[in-house]
Amino acid sequence: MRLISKKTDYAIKAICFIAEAKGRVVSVAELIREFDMPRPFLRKILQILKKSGILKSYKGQDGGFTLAIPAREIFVANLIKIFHGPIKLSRCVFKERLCSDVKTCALKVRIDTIETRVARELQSINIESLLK
Amino acid sequence: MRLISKKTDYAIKAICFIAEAKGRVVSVAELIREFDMPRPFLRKILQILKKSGILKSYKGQDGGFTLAIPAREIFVANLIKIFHGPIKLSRCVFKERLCSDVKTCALKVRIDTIETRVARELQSINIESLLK
DNA sequence: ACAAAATGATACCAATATGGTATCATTTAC
DNA sequence: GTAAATGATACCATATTGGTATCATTTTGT
Repeated sequence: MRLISKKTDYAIKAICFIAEAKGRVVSVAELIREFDMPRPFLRKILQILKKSGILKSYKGQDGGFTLAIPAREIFVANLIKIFHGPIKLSRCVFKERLCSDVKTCALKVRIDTIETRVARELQSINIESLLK
Repeated sequence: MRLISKKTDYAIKAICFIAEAKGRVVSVAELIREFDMPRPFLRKILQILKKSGILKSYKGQDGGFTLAIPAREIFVANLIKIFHGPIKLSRCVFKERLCSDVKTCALKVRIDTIETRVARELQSINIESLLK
C-alpha cells in the first residue's frame, strides 16, 4: 500500500537530476554515479519514461537523456500512473454480487472521496517544485 | 495500491453483519450464506479479528462470533492496520544514502501530508456508521 | 573502417504480498 | 458420542515489485 514505489522513487530522482542539467544530455552512467540505483533497473525505468513521452533519448556515444517536456508539466501523479496504472484505492465493488449492499456502498462513497482527494494532491506536485 | 483489500472488505462486511445481529452469536456458516466469500478464507480472517480483540468467539456447536467491542469503536483504519500493518504511503527514504537530498525530502514532506490526512479520514470511519 | 560508449528491446529471475485451500485438533450442545 | 462449531497451522497459486542479463542498434571519435 505504497504510493511511491522504487520505480517511482528512482524515476523522480533521475528526472530531477536531468531537469537540473538544463538541456545537457545525461547518461545512465552519470546518474548511477550520483545515486545508488541498480544500473539495469534504472535503464529500464528510463526507457519506459522515454516511451511515455517524459524523456527524450539520444543513442550512441555521449548519448543519454533530456526532458521531453518542461519540469513544470511533469506531475508525480503522471509517474505513478505510468508505472502502476490509475490510482485506485479501492476495488470496484459494484461488480460484485452484493453491489447494492448499503454497507459496501456507504463505504465506497467515503473511500472514493479520499481517493479523489489523494489523486488531486498528487496531480498538484510537479517536478519543478522539487528542484534546487 | 489499494486501501481496501479483499481481507479488509470481507472483514468489514462480516463485522457489519455480526454487529446487526445485536449480540446473537453468528457462525461462519451463516455469513457465507449471506455473502459470497470462500469459507476457509473467511475463517482465517475471523480468527485474526478475534486475536486482535475485535471479535469474541464461541467454540462448539451453536458457536460463532460476536463483537468484542462496540461497533462505534471499530474503525476502518484499525482493520487495515490489522491485515496490512501501518498505513505507509511512501517508504521511509531517510534510511537511504541520499536521505539528506533536498528533492527526496521535499517530496517526502508532501507525501507525508497526504498520508496523514488519509489515515485521519480512515480513522474517522467506524463500523456503526456503515450499518442499517 | 572500427572500436567504444551509449540506448533499445526483450527475456528472465527472485522476493514479497495477496488471495485462497486443506487438514487436523479442540471444544461444546444435544 | 456425535455433530457442529472454532483454533492452529501448513501449504499453494497468482500478481506485483524489484532486479538481472543479453544482444541489437546507433553514434562519436580515432
